Parts: sequence; structure tokens; C-alpha cells
Amino acid sequence: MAGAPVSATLLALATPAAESALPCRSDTRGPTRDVTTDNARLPTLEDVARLAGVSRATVSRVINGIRNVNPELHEVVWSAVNATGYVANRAARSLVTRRTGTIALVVSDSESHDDDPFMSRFFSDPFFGRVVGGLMSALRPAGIQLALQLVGADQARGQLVGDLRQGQADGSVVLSLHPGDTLPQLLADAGLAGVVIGRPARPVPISHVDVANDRGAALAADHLVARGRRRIGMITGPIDVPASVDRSSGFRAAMARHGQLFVPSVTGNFTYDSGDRGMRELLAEYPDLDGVFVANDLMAQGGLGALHELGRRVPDEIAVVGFDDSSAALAARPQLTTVRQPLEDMAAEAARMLMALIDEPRRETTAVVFEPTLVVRSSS
Amino acid sequence: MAGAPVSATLLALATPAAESALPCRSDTRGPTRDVTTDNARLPTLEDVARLAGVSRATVSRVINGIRNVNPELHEVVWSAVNATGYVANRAARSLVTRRTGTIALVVSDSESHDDDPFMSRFFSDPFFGRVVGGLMSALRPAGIQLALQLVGADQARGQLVGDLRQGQADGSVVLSLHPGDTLPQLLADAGLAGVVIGRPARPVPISHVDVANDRGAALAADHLVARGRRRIGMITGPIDVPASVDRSSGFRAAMARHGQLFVPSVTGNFTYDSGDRGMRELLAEYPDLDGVFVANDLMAQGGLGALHELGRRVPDEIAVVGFDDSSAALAARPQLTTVRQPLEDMAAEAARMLMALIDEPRRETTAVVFEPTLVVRSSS
DNA sequence: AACGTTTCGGAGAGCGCTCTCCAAGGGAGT
DNA sequence: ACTCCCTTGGAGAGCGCTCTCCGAAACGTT
Repeated sequence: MAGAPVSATLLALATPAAESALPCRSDTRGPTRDVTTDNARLPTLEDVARLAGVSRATVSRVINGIRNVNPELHEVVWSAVNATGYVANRAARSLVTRRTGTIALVVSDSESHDDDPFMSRFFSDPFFGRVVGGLMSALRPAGIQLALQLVGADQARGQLVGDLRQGQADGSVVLSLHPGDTLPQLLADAGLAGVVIGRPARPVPISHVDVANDRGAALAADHLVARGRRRIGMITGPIDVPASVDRSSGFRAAMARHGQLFVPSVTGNFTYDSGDRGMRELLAEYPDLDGVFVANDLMAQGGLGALHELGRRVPDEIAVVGFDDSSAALAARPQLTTVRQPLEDMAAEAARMLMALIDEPRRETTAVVFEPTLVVRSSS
Repeated sequence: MAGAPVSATLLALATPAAESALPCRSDTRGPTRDVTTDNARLPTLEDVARLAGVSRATVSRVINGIRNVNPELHEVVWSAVNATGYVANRAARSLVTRRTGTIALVVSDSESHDDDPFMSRFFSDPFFGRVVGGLMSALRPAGIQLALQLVGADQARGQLVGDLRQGQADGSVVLSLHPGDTLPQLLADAGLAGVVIGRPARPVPISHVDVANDRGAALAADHLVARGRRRIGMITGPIDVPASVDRSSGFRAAMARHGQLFVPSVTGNFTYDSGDRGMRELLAEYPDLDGVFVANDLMAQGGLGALHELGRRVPDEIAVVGFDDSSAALAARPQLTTVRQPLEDMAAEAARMLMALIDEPRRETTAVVFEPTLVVRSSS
């Protein structure tokens, strides 16, 4: 039951060559479609009502679970529904209810243009999948669909807001890839139901879920100290990213509590390379460090690579703690001790908050902050 | 510009503790919503028509780009649209057109139950994200939404088919996590438009895209031989997975062409552990191997771990080639030479095929097979 | 027994859009 | 000059559903 290999079920080898597609076989036996399917009008409420010998309204009541329906009729109606194989037409229903039963997952990337490959890099990061999984876990029981929306250029944002208002979705969960994204503000201004994952850089009157980045960093600090490390440094993330700022300040504060008032640090940009570079810089200036907190796993992995090449043994000579518990943490050698944020839970909570907001639009905006946990592996 | 750190923008530390959420602050300033938004009915076709001084029908024609409209009116109508900020109501439109403008990405997992954590494992694999990214790249230009559907238990399958028929989506792209999944057959029987990613285990009259697993494996074989390896073994995947079978047979065939008729091999199950184990078994029986093809990256990563512990130097003493080019390939030390399948392209093609199928339902089912490529890294 | 109250089910009016049908107008053909 | 055809735009009928309004029936009250 170790990490199962879902991807492998279907795969093969990569292709820079864009259009290497070659139609191959075409198994066709007879007409592709079942004739009955194409023509036969799907059963409507009317059909069910006729079969059950009641009116449309009654059937509607039964289906929507509204009281005031005689139990016997209830029975009759349901058996008619089953007999006809009736499924409510979503479009017709939402035309009148003004609800779509859909929420949008909006991935907003203000810096990239519409067809930027950046998006694909984002999608291949487990982060995205974990969020989707968390959302689905909350949405599915409620019978709500999840629709994906990508917005890149600013021009697309206005359109998105328009689409959102006009029945594309009842609300949206926003995933901003960059600090200072304008979308949360736009949604707030338009009065649309929305929940942001991750605290917006600037305060925006919109609900969000987040993780306590500062406390997560403190966890890392406590751990390093508990491991007996006394000369501890840090590689931070970009200074304009809220999460990054919180991690740095949380770490420094925790170290101060442990009596280390100065934390040698360098600034990275969350990439593997910047972690590699950052670690080398840090050690060049402070060669006797015996512990390093790195603000995300990818940089930590890079740092680990640098340490390996520098001949420093991890964790014996120097301990490393990352942040995120991404796949990079497992991929790193040695495997990375890291701070994990409960992304699935956060996403699920975001979905629940959004549903509540949709049901009761005047609800106050709220923020829910989750507690991170420390995952101890071999790097510390 | 190296692999950017999307996930890190928002993250912190993990939580086995389920309900660790704690409401924190609630920035509310005044009523949450803009009053104008709540009450003001959104502009309808009627409103636009009145403003433009024409009939609804004319506005509809203009918006849907139907000819037979006087260019001047065209102008007038568009400016009225802009003035009102009109956006067509999706529900109303699809009620009459019988098109939703949505396609479903159906993730089908016949072995798991509805709330199985397996799903979350799947979502955190880059495989999922790559498919989504590929789909979006084709869907977005066409203005088509992507909705996510998960189906686990069989019971849910019937319902899915019902929902799909009744306007949940115009068609679906199916991602089956297990061989022999019944869903493709169900869709075919129901005459629903669908495209499967990955060849179904049993032939089903439904279109699909796939990668040439056999040729991918051959690429690996050719590469190992070209690297001067002469005693080459293999760790295969499960024998009931089509992709796995194709990889094995493709590899054996290619090796035969190179004069090595017997390929020592052990069977794994695509997990890290089974790769570790498989490598040990393989070397126990054939200690002098100088090259190994492993049917997926995760197993290859496990195998690399085993080699490290066994003190075999990679690639000097023994070369390793994986399959998938997943994140595991980059994570492995040394980084893994692997066969990459063009997942994004495949998904995009699946989307295009599906759109064509939706436009012309009687179209024959087709299969498109993509060529894999070899990504050479340090393990060979 | 007459009235008030409550429960239940039907009738029917839309929701906002598309699209067929039709009328009006303009150009060409004879 | 008259007829015919083609282009253009309006009128209006639904698409399938929900939900308000209303009447009928069933019950309880004085």
C-alpha cells in the first residue's frame, strides 16, 4: 500500500515534438451510437407525472424533498421516477432557481499570459491536485460540481467576473499564484461569493483559509533546537509573498525564544536553484552552521544537493528542515524533514465556507487558519 | 526560471489532526455585499434589445454570429451589449440548445469506494495535473468549461451516466485508474460522447488516445545498448495493465533485435517498494547486470535506492532507465533517464476529439497513439 | 351544524434564451 | 409596370423546471 503508481497505469515517453500524433486504428463496429439514444427524448417531469398520475408540481415536490406530500404519493412518484429513469435537467432547474450547483476553482495567475507554460508547471505540482482532492471531498457529498477556470491576463479577469455573475458558477474558490493578485478584490467588489486559499497580500474583504505559517516555522525552529543544533541559519522565500514573510518572522521569533537572537539568512525565490545557491552563500559566510531552515521544500532539496556536493553530511553535520511537505520532500536525499500544511483540509474547509456563503450571501467574511504539523524524516 | 515554486506561495505544515481549524479573525467592513449587486437583476437579452431598439431575436443573432444581420445593426447591438454589460445566461441557453458548453473529466476508480484516500494519492500525482493542463489548453480557446467528476463505487457509475445524459456535460474525457474499468463500456452503451485516455484493457467501441508504450520501451532498450550495456534486465509492471504489458513486450522485442534474446526480469506493481524489492531480487539472481529497464519511474526510484544501498554505482556499474518522466524521475538520485509520454498533448488531443464527437455524434470511434521520447539524465 | 384552520395537490406563470415561421421591403427578371 | 425571389428583422412558441397562488378536502372548534 505504499504510494501507489496511479500515473503509470497509462503512460509512456515524452515529446518535445509537438504534433507527433498519428491516427492508428479505428475500431468501428456498426454505427457508433445506439439509435434509441439519439432520438428518444429523455424523460421529463411531465412524463413522470403522467405515469404517476399526479401533476408536475407534485413530482417536483417529491424530488426536491419538500414536505406536504402524502407518503403514499411519495412512493408512487419515486417508483415512476425509477421506471422512467428520470434525471432532472440541470439547465432548466438552474434557470429558475438561479443556482447552478457548480462552484468554480479559479486559478489566477496575474503575471502570465493566457497560454503561458507556467500553468502547466503549476498543474504538475502536487499542490494543485491536493487542493482539488480536498475540494471534491467536501463538494461531492453536497452534490456540487467543480468547474475549473484559469485566468491569466487581466483582460480575462473582467470576463471571468461577468461569467461568474451570469450563472457559470454559484461561487468560486480562488487560487492565486502571485501575491497582490487583483482577482480577490474584483470578486469582493462584484459581490460574488468567493473564498481564497492563502491569505491575500493586501487585506481584501473576502473570506479565506490559510495555514499558520509563522507557527509552522516555529515548529521547525523548535525541532532544530531539540535536535541539539545551536548555530542555525535560514533560507527565506521572496519578501513579497505573505506566506514567505510569515515563515521568516515566525522562525526568527521562535529562535529568539530559544536565545538565538540573530539568524543568519539569505533570500531565495522558492526554486531549486535558488536553494542550491542560497545554501552555498549561507555556508560561505557562516561555515559552522549545524542547522538550516529552508522556507520551502524545493529550495531545501536544492540546498541538500549543494550540501552533498560540498561534502557536508546530513543530518550529522548539518540538519535541514523544509516547508510544504511537497513531493520534493520525499524526493530529496536524505528525505526531508518538513512542515506540512493540511492542504486537503484547508480546501475542504474553503468549499464548506463557500457553500455557506452561497446559502447566506450576507454572511460576514471570515478567515480560518489551520495548524501546520512537523513531518520528521531523515534530514534532521 | 528553473522549476518555479508554485505551491510554496501559499503553504505551511501538515496535519494528521483532522479538525485543527480555528476561526481567527473576521475582517468585515460594512455589509459584505455591494447592494447594487444583490438586487439589480442582471441584464437580459430583452434589456439589450430595448436599448438597441431591435428585437430579442436580432440581438441573439448578432451575439451568436449568425449572418443575415445588417452591419449597422451589428454595431448598435454590440455597443448596447457593452453598455449593459450583458452576459448570456448559460442555463437559459443550454435549456434550448441542449448543449452545456461543459465537458466532464471523469476520474474513474472502480476498485475504491467513494471516500477512499486513494483518490487523494491520485490527485497529488503530477499525472492528474498534466492531464488537466492539456485539456484546458484545448478547451479554453473553444470556450468550453471543464468539470470534474469522480466516480468510485459501481453504484455511482449508473448515476453518472444518468447525469451525463441529462445535461451535466456534453461529453466526457475518462481517466480510468484501473484496468478493466467498466465505465468506458457504460458510456459506449449509453451512446454518450466520450474519449478515454489510455487504451482500455478490453476493446471497447469508444475513442481513446494512448502512447506507444511498446515503442517507448524500445527507446529505452536502444539507449541502454547504445550506452554499451550488454547484460540488461527489466522490472515490469503488473501483468493486467495494458500499458505495462506493452512496455514489457516492446522491450523484449527490441532487445531481441539487438541480439539479447533473454531478458532477466521480475514483476513489480508500480510502487516504490516493489522497485526496491525487484531490484534486489534481480541482482540476487543476475549479479552481473549492467543495465535495467524499469517500467515506471516510481519503481525505478526504488530500484535506485536499492542500488545505492547495495553499493552499486549508477550509471558506472549499472545503468537504469525508467518510464513516465514523472516527478519521481527528477527526484531520484541520480536523476533518472526515462521515457516520457506527451501527456499534455494527449489530453489536448482527447479534448479535440471529444469536441469533434460532440459536434458530429455519428462520427466513427478513433484511437490516436502518441510517440514517446527518451529523456536522458544521469542514471544511464 | 356551521365555521375556521390546516394540509395537500393542481394550475399556470414565468426563468432567459434560441429558432422557426412569417411579413415586409428591395432588387432583378420579363 | 408587374411578379417573383431573396434578404432582413420581428413575433412568438417553446425548452424543462420551480414555486406561488388557489381551491378542495380534512380536521377541529364552539
